[in-house]
Amino acid sequence: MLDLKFIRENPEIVKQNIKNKFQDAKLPLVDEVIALDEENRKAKQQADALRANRNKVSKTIGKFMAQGKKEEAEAAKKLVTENSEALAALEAKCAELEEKIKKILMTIPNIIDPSVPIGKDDSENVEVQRYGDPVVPDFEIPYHSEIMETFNGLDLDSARRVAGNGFYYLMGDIARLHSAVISYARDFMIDRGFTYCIPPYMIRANVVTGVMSFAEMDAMMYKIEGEDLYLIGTSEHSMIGKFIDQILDEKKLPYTLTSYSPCFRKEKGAHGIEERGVYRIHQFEKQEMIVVCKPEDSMMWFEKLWQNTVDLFRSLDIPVRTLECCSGDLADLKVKSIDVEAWSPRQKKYFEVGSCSNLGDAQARRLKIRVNGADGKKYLAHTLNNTVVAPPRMLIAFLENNLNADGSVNVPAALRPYMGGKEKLIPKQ
RNA sequence: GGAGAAGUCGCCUAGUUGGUCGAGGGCGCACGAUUGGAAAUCGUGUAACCGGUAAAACGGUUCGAGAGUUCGAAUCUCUCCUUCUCCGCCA
Repeated sequence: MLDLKFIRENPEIVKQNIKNKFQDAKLPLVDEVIALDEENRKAKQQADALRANRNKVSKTIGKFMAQGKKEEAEAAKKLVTENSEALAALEAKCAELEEKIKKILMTIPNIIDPSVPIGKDDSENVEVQRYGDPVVPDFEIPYHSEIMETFNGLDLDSARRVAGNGFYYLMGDIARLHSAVISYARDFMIDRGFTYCIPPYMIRANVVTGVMSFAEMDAMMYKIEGEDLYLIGTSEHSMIGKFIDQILDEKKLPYTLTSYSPCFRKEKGAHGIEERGVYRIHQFEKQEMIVVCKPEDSMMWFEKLWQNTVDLFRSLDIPVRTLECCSGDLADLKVKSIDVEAWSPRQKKYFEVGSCSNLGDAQARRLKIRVNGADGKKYLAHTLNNTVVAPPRMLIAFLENNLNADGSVNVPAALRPYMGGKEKLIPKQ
């Protein structure tokens, strides 16, 4: 969501940005919203003048009443009543215009960072750097669900009976591995100075619309029947929502938080729950990191954030690469985004395990997250978020990269304290 | 879930027979005076948002949120949210 004033003053920048994102259908919205704003401001001025008049006359009524001058008071009352219809009409007009303006503002994409590569869709995302050798072993790597099954670690059949497609039971060593990864990731981030946080797993509609676009909301969020509550799709939602309607003290910035939560997603849309196994599912768990900072610091934090994920995966002997999201693939709220992808020796390609985003002031504007500056001026904060680790998808990368020819799985040193000291997991079948 | 009480400008608080209350006092904070410096003291200032302006002036909106009654609402009515107390239920 952009500042209306910014659009008014820089319509060409906004239009070029829309073109850069290959959303040309939205181009007319820019002039449309500027015209609506013009009209709204005029109507508002008229309404304000009428209100000013009403307030003035009302005050004289008070005085007349106090002095016992009933007739004068009655005459003044009539004066006010005459204007009330015109005022009501203007108020209705303003409300309608503002509704339209807001709808358009929610649709116009955020201005992307100049460094974002221009491209139509995810096929034009740009690899930035690889970390670790993408090794292909000389034995065949089974599909991840099959690896899990050799440990009696996955029960999709029961999950389908109980909750349907897109859910899972993790069992035994695999379930323990899942918890270990989350715990390790939590401590990893705490060691890097982040504050650990467990947030609400359900949030209200006004927070939902503050942190994501309508399109995302429809495709992702589960609503609780009969309540104004949605299951979070990621703890980012409740973590950024934590700051709703707050004026933050500049001295306390930045807020660097790492949060754990289960995540619930409808995954409605192109892909659906097509993939076998636990790659794309309705429920998973995630260790997340978020930052709320001064605008001038957000790019510095962006670089630090994705680096954390790379470091974590490297500490678990998983090769990764960073992939920069091109303009067309970037969600409307985002200024810049980088995916961290893990190497899959089975598929011989990288796949997404994390996503780091700089939202600029877009979420802050929607949620009214402001900062009280040293000079007493208030400004909008910048918000960022990034995945630390999100199992069970992450376990796919873990199992494939740490699998031995005999079917056992190495436990990297960093993870052993969380796995009862085990160096290796031995298959049951 | 039931019964009661309450939500005012960063914090505490005054204000509930509707008008001179966008709102008094205290604390805090900022600036100034005093001081060798500090404390103390005294003085001044101190909400947000929108419109407007070169900047002001000025106008509007906001006393938890929303709706209503009224010429006019912090004050009256309704709905919701939050907090506290008691009861019920429950990890």
